Amino acid sequence: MTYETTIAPLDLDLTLSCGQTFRWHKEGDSWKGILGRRLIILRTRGRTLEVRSEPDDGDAVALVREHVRADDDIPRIQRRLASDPVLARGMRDVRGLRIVKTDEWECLVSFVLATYANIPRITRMVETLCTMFGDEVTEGVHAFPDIRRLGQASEKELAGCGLGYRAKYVGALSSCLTGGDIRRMRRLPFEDLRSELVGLPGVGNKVADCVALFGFGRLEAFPIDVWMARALKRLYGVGGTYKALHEFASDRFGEYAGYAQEYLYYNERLCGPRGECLFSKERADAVVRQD
DNA sequence: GCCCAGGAGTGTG
DNA sequence: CACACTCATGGG
Repeated sequence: MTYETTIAPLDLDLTLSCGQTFRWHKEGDSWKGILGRRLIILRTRGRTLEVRSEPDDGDAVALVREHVRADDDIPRIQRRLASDPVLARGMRDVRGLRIVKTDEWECLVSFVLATYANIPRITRMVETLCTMFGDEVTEGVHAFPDIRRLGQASEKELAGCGLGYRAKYVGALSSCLTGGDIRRMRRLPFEDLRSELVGLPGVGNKVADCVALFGFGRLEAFPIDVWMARALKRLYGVGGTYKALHEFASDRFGEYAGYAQEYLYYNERLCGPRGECLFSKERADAVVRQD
């Protein structure tokens, strides 16, 4: 059964391949990923989004709409961010890039694994965890293991997944958190959520902001990794500590800082560290520096 | 072989 | 609070 829905603007390539989430891959013109306990297959045909699910599930469309934040008012968000002259130049080219809403636990573990690793390796580590510990939802496809299941894994088993020094963090997280903790954290104000996340093993400022943004859906979060730090220096001439850069971004981008971050991150991955394009390659010579 | 990765923890000044 | 060092490892 193929279900249809409309989410606009939406660019699956931009949204699912830029390091927000690590379990989607493209096969031909379709994107395959796992949401909850379903294999989801997506394909864009004109303005309609085709959704298939294995096993077949009438709620698949709802899962997908939540995952790509279908209710976000992109024109409104872009109008707000267009008050920044740097972003304003090319935002039209990334209208279809949406912030993703992922499962909080999967997001937390994924970004703890993401510390000091590149995206291909993160993808591999996450996939290994799922294969080793996650329930099979359809042939050859495994769900992300829940807290309880991962908590049953021994240190040796985790270390055997090629996680390196991150294995002990995953083990510690699995044993110090419960599903109840996650549900409680959903209701916390942003700063409280952030400080509680920072207190978790393997979670510093950057991971906390990623989990707040992609897991808990807090659009005011602004994660700063090495790419973002480079982008902020290159495009705005600002540097310094995480705290200083974070304050700069919060003042400048406000309640939609997360979208600003994703636009800038995408641009940096595409064009940096020496490139200048903002945002399509054709505009490589059109950047206005702000210093 | 070399460089770097969507960093965090710990110790020190 | 700000820096220096360490942590394991694979992908490009």
